[in-house]
Amino acid sequence: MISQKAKYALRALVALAREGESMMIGEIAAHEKIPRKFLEQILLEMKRHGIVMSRRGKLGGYALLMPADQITFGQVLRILDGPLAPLPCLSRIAYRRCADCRTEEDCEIRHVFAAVANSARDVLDRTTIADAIARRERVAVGAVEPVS
Amino acid sequence: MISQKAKYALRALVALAREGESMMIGEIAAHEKIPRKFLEQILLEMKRHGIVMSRRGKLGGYALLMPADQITFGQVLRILDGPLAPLPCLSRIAYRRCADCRTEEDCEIRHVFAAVANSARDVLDRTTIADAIARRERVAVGAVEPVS
DNA sequence: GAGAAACACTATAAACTAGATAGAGTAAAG
DNA sequence: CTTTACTCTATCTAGTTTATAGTGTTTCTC
Repeated sequence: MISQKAKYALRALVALAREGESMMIGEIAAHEKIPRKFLEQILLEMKRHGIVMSRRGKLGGYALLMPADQITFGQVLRILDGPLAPLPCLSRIAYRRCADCRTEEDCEIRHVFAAVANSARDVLDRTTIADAIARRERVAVGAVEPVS
Repeated sequence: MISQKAKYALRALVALAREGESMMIGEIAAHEKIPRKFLEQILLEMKRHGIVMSRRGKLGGYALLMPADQITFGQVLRILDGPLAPLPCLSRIAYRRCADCRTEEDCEIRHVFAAVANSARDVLDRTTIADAIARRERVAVGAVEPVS
């Protein structure tokens, strides 16, 4: 399960991308039904990572700093929820050996989850905010086709 | 990230499948470096779900009740970690509408994560304990091929 | 430059969850 | 009838998630 935080962030980014111009936190919060003060923290974090920019004072607000077709879901999730990988020993951004794992290469569990992690990354690192807005059906061109 | 609990469960099942016959909790715990009392709870839960069986008293222990090639990773994860789906509104076993979501069909976030969920399920519901033991490389025949 | 509007920052809180640990209870073997 | 090993329930602790509160700082307008 992804966190509320990440979900809020993605929704806020979609809103900003849709709007095309600067929006005040209050506007976004109201429109997307996000607790306002919580959204402040989230947007601040996104700002620190160069995804959005802000302007203070009257006429202030937030706007995308990166173009919507360059902000991937993976990027946002990694910022707010940490590694995408289902096991620490499979994470690219925060690798940690499993304390109790004998040998990593022989770990049966690891091999299976590596496949899961790869296919998740395949979707999340290709799909951008712009994609999410533009296409309702086909997500992440060339990526895995949903099965059942 | 999957929970320790699920990881322990999968490792224990692999151990049982490898062994082929009944094993005592203490054996499994020692061999797989799993806290013994914690493993008790896990195996008990697996027993309630008909995956393993147990025998008490001297000569007691646990053994697989289902054949190893019929126990899927998805099944185990759902028992111990709950839904595989990254959003409640995408879960098959525990669907819940997102409280703050306007219309489900138009939710941009949902569409993206549906693709992720499907590809994860595609691997996890096809890969069995037997698969994990047998093949180190090719996981879940016919499933998604790892990309990068 | 005063005042108001809006973001910036830090601290705190409430609720929940993960990961274990403890201990009394029950069944089976010999 | 004692030992061994699983069964069950309760509890604990630390950490995380999801906020909320309040003060500070920037900028616009008049």
